[in-house]
Formats: sequence, C-alpha cells, structure tokens
Amino acid sequence: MAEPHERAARREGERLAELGRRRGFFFPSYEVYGGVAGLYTYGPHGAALKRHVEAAWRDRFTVKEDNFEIEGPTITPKAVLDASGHTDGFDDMLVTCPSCTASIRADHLIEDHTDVEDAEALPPAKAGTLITEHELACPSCGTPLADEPVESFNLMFETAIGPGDGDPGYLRPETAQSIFVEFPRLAEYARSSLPFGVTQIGTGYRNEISPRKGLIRVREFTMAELETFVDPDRNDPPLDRVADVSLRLYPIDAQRDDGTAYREESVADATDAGIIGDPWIGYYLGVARRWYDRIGVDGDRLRFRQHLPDERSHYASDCWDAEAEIDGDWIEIAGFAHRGCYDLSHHAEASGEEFTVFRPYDEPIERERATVSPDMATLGPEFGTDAPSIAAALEELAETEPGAFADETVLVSVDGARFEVPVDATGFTRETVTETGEHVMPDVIEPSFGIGRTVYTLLVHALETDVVDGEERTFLALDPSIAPTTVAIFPLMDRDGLGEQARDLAASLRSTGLEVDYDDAGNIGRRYRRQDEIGTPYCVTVDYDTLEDDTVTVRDRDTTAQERVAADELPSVIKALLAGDRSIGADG
RNA sequence: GCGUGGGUGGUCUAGCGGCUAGGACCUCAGCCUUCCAAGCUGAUGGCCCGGGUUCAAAUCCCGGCCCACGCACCA
Repeated sequence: MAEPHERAARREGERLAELGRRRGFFFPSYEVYGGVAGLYTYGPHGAALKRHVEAAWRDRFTVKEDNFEIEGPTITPKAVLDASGHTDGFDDMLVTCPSCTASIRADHLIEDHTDVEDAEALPPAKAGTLITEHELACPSCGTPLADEPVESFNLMFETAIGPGDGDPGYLRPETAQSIFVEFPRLAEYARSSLPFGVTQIGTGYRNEISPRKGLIRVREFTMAELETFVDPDRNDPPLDRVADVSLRLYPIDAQRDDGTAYREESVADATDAGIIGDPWIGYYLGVARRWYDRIGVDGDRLRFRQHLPDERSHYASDCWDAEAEIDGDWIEIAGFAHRGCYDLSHHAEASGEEFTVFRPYDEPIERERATVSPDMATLGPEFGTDAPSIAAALEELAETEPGAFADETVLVSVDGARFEVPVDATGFTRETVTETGEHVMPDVIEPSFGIGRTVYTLLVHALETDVVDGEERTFLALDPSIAPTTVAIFPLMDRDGLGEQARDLAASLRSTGLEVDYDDAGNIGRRYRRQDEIGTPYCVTVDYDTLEDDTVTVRDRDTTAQERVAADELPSVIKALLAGDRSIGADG
C-alpha cells in the first residue's frame, strides 16, 4: 500500500536518528544501563521543539476553538478501563506455530474457523482447548497447533494503587478516558450547554510488543486530544470556516481498489458528496490540514485515510487518520474518530452516574399524562399476593393505553392471568404536565494527535541539504515559530568589543521573550552551520560596521541571504519576520 | 515474541586471536582569522553487558540488552 517515494539514498529515519543524537533532539533513554526499547529522551533542542508544537496545538485546538484544557492523572483504576472496553480490547491472545514460528492471534483463528464468536473474551486456556478440539492449524504453514500454549499479552502497563497488592490500575493507554470519566463535572463547567470541547495534552502508555522506527512506535508518548461533545440532533460544526480547505483524501473505496487514487477535495465538497460521512469529522480534518500547513508538515507528504471497517476501534463508527509519509511509509500522526456515545454510555452504565446534559425545548411542551395511584387497601384484600404485580401492570397500562380506563372496570393481565379491577380503585387521573426539556447524551467527536510522531514528521520533512560554495550544507527548514531557537547572535570576532556588543544584544533580545542563542566559538561559517543543523531561522552578526553605525546583519537560514538592519530595530524586524510580514533580501 | 544482520570515543568508521585500538568529523584550550564547516599547535574521549574457550579475546562461542530489516502485533 505504501507509495514508493524516491528519497536520499540514506534513509531519512537513519539520518534523523544520527542528527537527533548528535545535536540533542532525541535519543534512546537509559543507554548507560543498556537502554530500554521504546523509550526516548528529548534533548535540549527536541524538548524545545516539542514544547513549541504543543503550544501551537494548544493555540489552535484549545484557544482558537474556544475549548478548555484539563490535566488528568495517568494512573487509571481498573474499573474505568473495564467500562471503556480497554481491559478486553488490550488483551491479545497469541499462539506461536512450533514449525514456522509465526505468531498468530488465537482469537482471530478461532473466530475464522469455528462458530465461536467474540473469542477475544475467552480466557487463554479455553482458547487453547478450542484450538485443540477443532484441530486448527497454522494459517501460514499448516502445522497443527493443538496443545500449543496460548499466551496473553496485555498491552497496558499494569500497576497496583496503594500498598501491598493494592487496587489494580493501569497507566492510561489514551488521555481520552480521563476526560470522559469527568464528564458530569466538565459539563457543569460548560454550563450544561452543548457543544463544548475539552482538550488534554499528556502522556499515554502502551506496552508495545515491538517498538520500532525511532519516535514512531514508543511505549510512552505524548498525545494531544480533543473531545468535542455535541448534541447529536442539533449541533452542526462551523463548516464554513474551513469549507475551502483542500484535503487529499484516501477513502475506503480507493483503498479497496488498491490504488493510490487520492481525491483532492475541499472540505465542503467532500462532506457534501458524503465521502466524509460526518460533518464534524470534515470540519476537524480541515482545521488539522491548516494546522499542519502552519507548523510545517509537507502537504505533498500528507494524506487523510479512512479506516477500513475491520480496523476501526471498538468505540468508533467512522474514523480517518492523518498520515505522513516517511521513508516511503505512511505513518499515522493523528486520528479523527466519531466515538458516538460509546464512552459516555458505558461509563454511565458502569458507574450509575448521569452522563447527560439537560436540553431545554424551545417551547415548554404541555402534555397530558395519564397516571394511576392504585388503592392498595382495596387491591390487597381483593387480589392477595398478586396485588403488587397488578398495580405495576396498571401503571404501565395507564401510560400505553389510557383508553382502557374509560369504563367501570379495567382489565389487566399479569403473567397470562387476567384480572378485572374497578377503575375507582386504580386512582386513575389525567393530568397536564409541563415538560421544559429532556436529557441527552452527547456524541463525541475526537481528533487525537500524536505529538511525538508530529515532531518526528516535522524533523523529517524539514531535513534538507544544499550546496553553498561547493560545501554540502545540512539544515532543518523548520517553521520559524516552532524552531527550538529563534535567533542566534554572533560577534564576527570575539575582540575589539564585538563580543560585548553581541552579548548585550542577545540579552536585550531575550528580554523581549525570544529564544536566543549566543555563540562566539570558531569561525563565523562554522557557527552558521551549527545553527542551520538545529533549524535556527535567523542568525544575527555583530561586525566592525556595528561599531561605526550600530547596524547588524540578519541571515536567513534557508537562503543564507543577509540584510543589514539597525540593531535597535532588531526586535521589530524579528517579529515581522516571524509574522511573515517581511523577508530577508539578498542585498547583504 | 520469532527470524536475519549489526553494536569500536559525542558522531561516522578502520581493525576480525597478540596493535601503546588507527582515522575523519565534532568538542575544548591557545594562535591565526573583518561573514558561510579554512589553517596551525595541543587536549579530552572508545572496543554494549555477563559468562566461556585460549598462554592471549574488540576479534571465536553462549546468554542478555539495544538497533535495523522481515513476520506477527498496533484495540
């Protein structure tokens, strides 16, 4: 399915891993103790970059969308994940073929070859028995799997809350659940009106069997999730805001045709044509596309792929992924799921709490309602032990068929036996009640972003090489707004007072809130290259002209072009550059 | 978790039974240098971990850890 992209001979992932280690973006954790697969540390530049990506996400999905952000615990009691379906969903049963060593999902094997449904819920030992009884064989080599052990892999990190054995708990596999469980309170903060959205940026944990590909598949990772709670009947997204955003879509039918036949459609067209089934999903795809553009994901290496029905999560009805191309593979960097009322209804059922909001009617509804108030002093002596059931039957009958109470007596049946009850004894009345609204359980639309994967994508897509004066130059063309360092200040020479001037300039720029690096080591070219490799967009050099007229040069990372500006105008120049209101010319 | 191939200064590597383990780049100090990885001098720093074989192990064997690729997995 992966589209072959011809890239540099050396894999981008490899080049990036090397750059990441050498320049301090990210590297394997705990290496002095041998390392642990799937755990990475962000170095100084990586941590800054990640922080900027998170800030950009917050600005876009929390602030601009007028949502609010919370921060829940990562430790989650078992009951929560039982209710959400994760305890079952995360428990995979594997059986290993003794001949070809293939790992096979035992539950899938059983479901495919027997009448057993929902084999996932079986205990592993029972699954093993079924495999033996039905004489199931390895699907790849045909070796019988009878009596092979079925092992259970729980992909959640388990822990105990409290001393001793404690209460069972897990590190959360997604941040979403810590939002859902607090819904009753969050709805209160939203003043019980839909729609509203709650965001969270935090870590999730999955005990991956086989972590791979640098930051792509790790065991602890940062995600940024937005749960939008919408009224299923009444809330439409503000689609007009993103109507003309163009999306490269890879819907189900295109995948089935096994093509790479993408459809370039505007958000408006794609939702109108039903390619994207839900307008909220369409809306967020548009918002995400704009955000990716802004932070520097290469639009030519980005697509939105619809999940095939069999890969959808247990909670999702329609789901699209944002995928970025890296080394010819398409990597999921965000998921957009319509979770319906799955989570809220499960938590409501399991906890016994209300997970609804009250939705007032436009106009209060006057409704006639028939009620009964059976006179038990009459019914008791008359019907003995059947009296309570008769009373219940009368109540139901009043609701469904009030006309039955029109005569002197009313007939009810309880467990097949018929009883005749005098209407007088039923306390039957018709009354008018005023209903001002109803309780509704919201649907949930969830855009969920992998921050680490986004950071990785930005680095890969920014990694560039050109040739300056016959020398190969590697630079990271990161968007200036997310680059770890915004400005680097150099004295051309650390003598004749240039160093002092440059240090003063760096300090004054820092005081304006910019992230500034100062470097006086080595010749000027070397310092430019250092900054190029960590993606610093602007380098400012204090030279001998500065001593004369208080001007400095500003150099652009991507073009290496320079421009001379007055030192005291530097803050506003940088600000304008960041805002895209000016660019650096070539007049040095 | 299985299979294949790998792990030598910060990075990239040479060495593949006996070497004070070599180089390049980086880094640091000094000199030089008036805008793009220049030069000179000097310095710091290494055989993934644990067993075994051998007079002798970076080198061979076994186990572990980590990495890459393939299989499986990715709710």
